[in-house]
Amino acid sequence: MSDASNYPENAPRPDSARPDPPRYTPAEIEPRWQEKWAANPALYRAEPAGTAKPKYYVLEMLPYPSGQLHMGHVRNYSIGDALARYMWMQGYNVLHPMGWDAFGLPAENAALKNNTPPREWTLKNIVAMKRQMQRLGLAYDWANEVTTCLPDYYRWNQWFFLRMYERGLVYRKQSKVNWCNLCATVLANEQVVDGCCWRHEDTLVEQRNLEQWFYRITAYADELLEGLDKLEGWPEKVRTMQRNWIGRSEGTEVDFTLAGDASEKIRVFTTRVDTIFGATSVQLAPEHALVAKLSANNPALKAEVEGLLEQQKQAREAGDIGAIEKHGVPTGAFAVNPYSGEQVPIWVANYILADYGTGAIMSVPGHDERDFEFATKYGLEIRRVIAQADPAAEEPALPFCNEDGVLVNSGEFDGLSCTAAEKKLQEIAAAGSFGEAKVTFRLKDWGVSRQRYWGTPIPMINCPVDGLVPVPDEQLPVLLPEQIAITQQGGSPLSRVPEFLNTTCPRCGGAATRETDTMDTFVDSSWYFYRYTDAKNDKAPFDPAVAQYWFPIDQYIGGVEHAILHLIYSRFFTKMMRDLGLITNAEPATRLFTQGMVIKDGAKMSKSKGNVVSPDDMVTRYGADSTRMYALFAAPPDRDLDWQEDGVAGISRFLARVWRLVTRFAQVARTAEPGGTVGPVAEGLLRKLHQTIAKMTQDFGGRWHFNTSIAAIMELVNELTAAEASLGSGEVPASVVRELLTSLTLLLAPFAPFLSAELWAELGETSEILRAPWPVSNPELARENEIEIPVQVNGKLRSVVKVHAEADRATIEAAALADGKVQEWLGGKAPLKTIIVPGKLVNLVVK
RNA sequence: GCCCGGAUGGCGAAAUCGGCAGACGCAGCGGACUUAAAAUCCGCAGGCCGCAAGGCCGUGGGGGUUCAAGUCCCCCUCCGGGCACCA
Repeated sequence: MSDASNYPENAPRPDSARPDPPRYTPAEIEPRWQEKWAANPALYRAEPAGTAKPKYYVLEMLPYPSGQLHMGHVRNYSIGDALARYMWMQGYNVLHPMGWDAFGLPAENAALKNNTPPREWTLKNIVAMKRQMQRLGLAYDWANEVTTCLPDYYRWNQWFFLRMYERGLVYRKQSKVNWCNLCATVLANEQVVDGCCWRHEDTLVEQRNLEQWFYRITAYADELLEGLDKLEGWPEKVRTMQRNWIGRSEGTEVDFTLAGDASEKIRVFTTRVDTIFGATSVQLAPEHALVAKLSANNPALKAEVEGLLEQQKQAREAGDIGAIEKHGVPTGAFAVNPYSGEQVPIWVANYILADYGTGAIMSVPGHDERDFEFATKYGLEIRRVIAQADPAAEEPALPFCNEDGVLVNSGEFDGLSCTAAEKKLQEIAAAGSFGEAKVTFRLKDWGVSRQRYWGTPIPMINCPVDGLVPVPDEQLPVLLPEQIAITQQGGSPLSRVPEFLNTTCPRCGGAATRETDTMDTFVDSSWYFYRYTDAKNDKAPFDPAVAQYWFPIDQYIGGVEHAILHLIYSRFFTKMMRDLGLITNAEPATRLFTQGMVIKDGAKMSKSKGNVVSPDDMVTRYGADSTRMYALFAAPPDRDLDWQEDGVAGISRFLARVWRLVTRFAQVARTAEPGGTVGPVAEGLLRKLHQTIAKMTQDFGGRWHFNTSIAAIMELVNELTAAEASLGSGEVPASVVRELLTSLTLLLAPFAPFLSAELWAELGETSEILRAPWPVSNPELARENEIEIPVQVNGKLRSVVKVHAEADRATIEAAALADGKVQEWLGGKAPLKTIIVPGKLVNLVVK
């Protein structure tokens, strides 16, 4: 493991004539501790439930094992590791696990390219990345490592699938799906970004019709939405994104009937049923069932509808449906308004979506922006049916979309408020069986089928006699065959593996075939953090009692890019698992932290831009401690971080100063006798120390602005270095030197684990610093005696006076007025107004 | 279009409750040590004027509140992110 020759900047110079003074050599220190820690994995192991310590579950999002950590990972894990180490030092029973999101397409692509089986490629990458993590000194409990591509994990994906199937939370249907040609598979709605594949930003997603498996996430739509209000430990941004994604909308469904055929109903969804007397047309999505009927004997109409559909499809694929130019065609048919009996024309329009609401709307141009635009374009009637509640007010121009008006031109409903009218119209519709109040969601069920090889096989069997038959639990796991030829052919690769495909029906024993699609890999990451609590369990996904102890996660840390994908699926799984009786918590994590991106030269690091900084390279040159600490120092963790290598060098210099300081006086500290006279220098240093402890403790508990925590340690070290002469001379008693140096080392421990472990031993400590108690700030020692108070004249800083920290107003005022510079600026005049903020400032106002 | 962030020295940033703007670090400049360099240490360092003492200006722009505004209020610009015919 030791590779000192790779650290050129710190390597001893063989050509030196004089012996060099000892130096800080991470190249020597870090591998030594790595080996020590690797030999003692129990160090990072959580204690079982039942310990007297309070529990703390800190979790970082697990990586995809690409083979290389990137700086985003380093930042994410440095934050989590600092927190975990701090909580250990605060006496908590900490669970800090790590694992691998190991299924997924890159393994198949690599297999094609290098002729390496996906499993082999993936496991090799895991070994490499785990080594990188250990090199960084990340304190993970590897005893509960989770690797999602191994059967002992994915069998539980299958087990959950079967439990959900039993409860009607899994179903299969033919549906229009998002298809990425490069992935050669289906994508979930959440995986389509701007009309393109989330993995291939330049590849447009196509719409295809396929038979797919779905998870009924919509069964939890309301709970997923309501739960967000209680997730106060989650960033508001993430909660807003999820709210938008769920897209709950309260409204009314109403049946119009086809003029001339009252049995043909056209159900529309509207959030403004109060405006229904202003409906001057009904608009259908091009794929609406009635459109096919109306155009069956009308080739011209059919062709025009085809055109509209094509426009819609293109706009959707371009991800720019908002910019589509509205087009429509009249069908020639009419619909009957159930409230007024009025007949309005039925149109087909390209801006009506078949998969939202009922795929049909009533068009109210007077009170809806879009309908207004459309009606204006095609000369349809625009009618006012809502007026200002205040009769004296001037009537606003149409379209008037406020909901605080009253109904007009609406027959017997005239004069009702919008809200009252909505309620009444809903009641009438329900009583007449032609409509009802209805809640619609934007959230769709989660399509989990993937036509890929490297994923969890879906545990279903298709029997010519019995139809779809679930694989019985005792036959789990349905193993993924390992020796298969990866080709570029489309379709599910498993369908070309006869040993896998052909099986017997569990019900009738006859010949049958297996489902050959695999599961979306987001299934794997939806519940992995439960498995961490009991990763070796081969009877159940985990022991509910153990999960009960650890859950919910106290702090989850990861990138904001997972705000709606992983984080909504995880919440869904948690609710589903709760309903299975496995857990009692309704949400996976109490607190969520989303760290900013790591950028370089103002741009996201990417191979194509050639601005990628390799963590290994940084560690080789500056050491893991410097790399980690820079990741925390360069910016607050929630903001984007611009990686500047000079900054890493700066941290490295700082750590070298700490190393020199502590090693220089370690002997004094080690042999210190208690007591000694604390003079002004020692008092000053102790004050700074205890102020620093207070600040850091506050930072860990609250804002997590580790950049300022580290700056505070630097200030402390600056003061200690400036007082070096006093540390050695005995002016500062050895007992105080000891307190200063041990506390400094402890404060550094969450950020620079290698150096602090080294210095801890250097100071004669034999315990593990990870379990040493976090220092406690003594307010008596931290208090300032004398402070400087700025004095302003007319709001401008003119002088500074020194007063006792607790000086009262009168004392401060007297000191300010006695100051020579202040007197000059007052010019002999008495202040008209005197503002004194004790401990803060004085402002004297003169004319 | 709507909803969130953000804009502070040459650069990354700090100012946590309206109270000394620029802590801490990077880069830079000057000095010490050295034959020389590296490393290290000491010092300077927002802009403008000034030999200096000192003064004036300064937190994206414009207005306002206040004894006092980076911080609060109103309007605007730019950058980043999310959502967007969702009826």
